[in-house]
Amino acid sequence: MSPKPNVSEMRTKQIIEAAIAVFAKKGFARATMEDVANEVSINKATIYNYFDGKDALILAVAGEILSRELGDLQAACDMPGTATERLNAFYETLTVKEADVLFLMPILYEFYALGLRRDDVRTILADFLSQSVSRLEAIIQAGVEDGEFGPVDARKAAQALTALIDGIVLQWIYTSEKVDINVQLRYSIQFVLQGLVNYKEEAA
Amino acid sequence: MSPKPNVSEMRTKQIIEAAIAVFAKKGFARATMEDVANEVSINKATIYNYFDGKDALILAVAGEILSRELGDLQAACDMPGTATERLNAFYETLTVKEADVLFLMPILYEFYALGLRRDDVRTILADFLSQSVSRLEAIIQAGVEDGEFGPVDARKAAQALTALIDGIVLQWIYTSEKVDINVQLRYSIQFVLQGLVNYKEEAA
Amino acid sequence: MSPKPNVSEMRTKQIIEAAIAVFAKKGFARATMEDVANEVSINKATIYNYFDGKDALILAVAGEILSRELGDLQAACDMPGTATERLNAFYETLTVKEADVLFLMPILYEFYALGLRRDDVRTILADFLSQSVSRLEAIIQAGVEDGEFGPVDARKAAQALTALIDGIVLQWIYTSEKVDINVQLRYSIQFVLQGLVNYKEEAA
Amino acid sequence: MSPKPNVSEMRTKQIIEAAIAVFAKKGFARATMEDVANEVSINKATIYNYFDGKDALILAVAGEILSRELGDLQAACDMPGTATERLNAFYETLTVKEADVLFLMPILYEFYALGLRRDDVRTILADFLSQSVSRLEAIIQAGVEDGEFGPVDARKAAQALTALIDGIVLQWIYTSEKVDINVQLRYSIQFVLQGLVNYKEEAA
DNA sequence: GATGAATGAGGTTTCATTCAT
DNA sequence: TATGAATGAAACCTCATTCAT
Repeated sequence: MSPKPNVSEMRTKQIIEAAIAVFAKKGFARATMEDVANEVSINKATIYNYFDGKDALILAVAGEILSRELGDLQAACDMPGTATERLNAFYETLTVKEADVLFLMPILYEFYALGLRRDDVRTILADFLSQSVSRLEAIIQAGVEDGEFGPVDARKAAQALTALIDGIVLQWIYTSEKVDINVQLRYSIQFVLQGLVNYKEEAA
Repeated sequence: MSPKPNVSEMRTKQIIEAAIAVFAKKGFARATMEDVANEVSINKATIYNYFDGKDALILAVAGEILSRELGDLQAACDMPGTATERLNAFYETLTVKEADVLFLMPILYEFYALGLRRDDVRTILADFLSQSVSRLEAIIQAGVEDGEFGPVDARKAAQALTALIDGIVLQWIYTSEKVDINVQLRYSIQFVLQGLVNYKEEAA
Repeated sequence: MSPKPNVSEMRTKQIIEAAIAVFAKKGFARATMEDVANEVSINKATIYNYFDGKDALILAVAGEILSRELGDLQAACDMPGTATERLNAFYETLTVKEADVLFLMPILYEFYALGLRRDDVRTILADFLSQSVSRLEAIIQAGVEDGEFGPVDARKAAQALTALIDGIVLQWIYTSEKVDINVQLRYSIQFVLQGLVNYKEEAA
Repeated sequence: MSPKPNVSEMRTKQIIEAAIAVFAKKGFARATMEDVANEVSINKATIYNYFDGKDALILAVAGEILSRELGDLQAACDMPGTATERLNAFYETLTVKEADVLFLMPILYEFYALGLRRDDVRTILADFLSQSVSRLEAIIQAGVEDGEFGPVDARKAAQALTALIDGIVLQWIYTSEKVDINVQLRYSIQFVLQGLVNYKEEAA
């Protein structure tokens, strides 16, 4: 792929890490290759030994960030406990890692914008979103099978839950009323969980 | 505001319209002032008679787009009918104007990213989000007062609903499974509406 | 074509002139756009208002130089007098404009090399060479018809004469024995002219 | 010379060979040391064990190519037979090795251009041209002494012949009328040979 | 002798912005 | 108000070259 073979993996990771920091702070367009290089204390040109160019670096950053996010979700999946407990565990990681999440949001939204113009970015994002839903779906499905939830369509419910969380994060970031993210998130999700539990075939 | 006084308003609007088209297609960074000028068939330099520069133009575009979106929501608010009917009416405008929404999403996400770095953009976005919630809150509050919904916290419910819609739009854009946005949207919102109706003080 | 419309022709010519000087001195590769700009005392970026890039500039220079050379040849064609006189007139311009010719040779040879790799350059060169031959052919043909020369194949003879001149210029430039170009040129061409005059169907 | 002593000669030759291929294809400026290295499947840095740098490599390539060309000419000189036969033999090698000649022309013309700017290249080229003429001169002189040719100035005639061949090759490469090089070459040279034979003190 | 890695020094090109007309 | 022309400031990227191993 983008990182060339035969080249130190450590350096590759350093560069990606630096790029994340720089991109988050300045945005893709204003961040320069030199900014990134300075962050690692290497020469600008060295980056080109590891990535084909700025676009490739951006793509690598996208891959890294999204796989991290997925990792958090996967961790929640892998926990023991009831479906409800596992869902709660997941959104709690969000609030616990509040600083990290906030830090990455500018990049994430740029990816969302960029993905609508670059196919390579779009692919990686579509895959990420799809997998996010699948993770939640697995948990919900387990809850349905255990009788913990009503007989909901697990995939649709997972999509709704994913959407809800994404939307809440956006509000959280932009809301001036310094709402406690924890409270709002808990409230909203309970709302849906309650729907899951009480579900009685009413929805389309 | 940004547009200077005493200057043809029509020209100002033309430029904003052109900028929307160009920004949507190329993104803020890659779109050039010349691109915008060409779209209006005027000279690049002329734009500077109407806007202080690219940043000001971007801000003006943000204002325009967001006020349009709010307009749609306001229209739903102003409709006659029950709360449920009005909520349904709103999300149906989304699906009806599908093409427009899709077209503007790249810009919108860039705004979300940009707002985290530019205070003027942030202000306008925060205001937009806050007002979006308020519009929905008004409807929900009416529903609560009419006994159509349970005794929910109307603001929190509105926030949840707003978040849900934003999140679904994201999925819609990126999901490869060519889910019918209509179906998914309807399903998810029913989910919440059902929660509103059956609400019984359980949530935090 | 390359020079954009609506833009001062004088400036375009200035730039080409400057480019000729710079390219001749440094070669295409080592000459920078900034060198050219400095020669005209304008900003580097301004060149891009007149030419699409370095390649386009090189092509424009090729066109300019070759059309000048053709002009010299055409002038000889248009002279009054016998075929022999006109041929003599032509090669005398070479020696008269010795300094100019020497000055342009580095560029010309780079064109010959470049034309083997770039189709646009090749086209312009092939056309130039073909027209050079045609000009001489016209003179020779006139000489044949006037009985001044024997019944030679005018085109082939013109090709031979063109080749001879090109080759002599090369020797002239590189020969260390500071041969008088005038003498050598005269000798060689007389050699061919004599062949033209005495021609008796012997060649293949 | 350029290649450092005490170093595998085979490697040196490999590199020169690779450089010829790469330079011919891309030109001196666009060809990179890495291109050359890749062609030999060695590391870029290794080349610096054999040559002082790119300029030295170019010079070595010049030496190699020119000495090959001279070799062809020398072979014709060394043949048995009359002067005319030997001259014919020489130009026939040109047509026989058509592919090779065509392949090397881009390099050769770049040398001609480069030699006007670099003294080391100029020296090697001047020497080559001078020796080329000398080889032909020897043949012609023999022809004169044998009474095969008229009492021409052998050196001047050799210069004319050399020039003619160089010029024809140029036409050959660039001419769009897909002239058979063989025919044109034969015609032109016969033209001169005929002049040699019939020579009667008429030229300057 | 060979190479993976790094870099310094540009070079081309782009563009927001200015300004005289 | 409109614009043709110009420009300063970068940004991306390339590459010959060096050096420790």
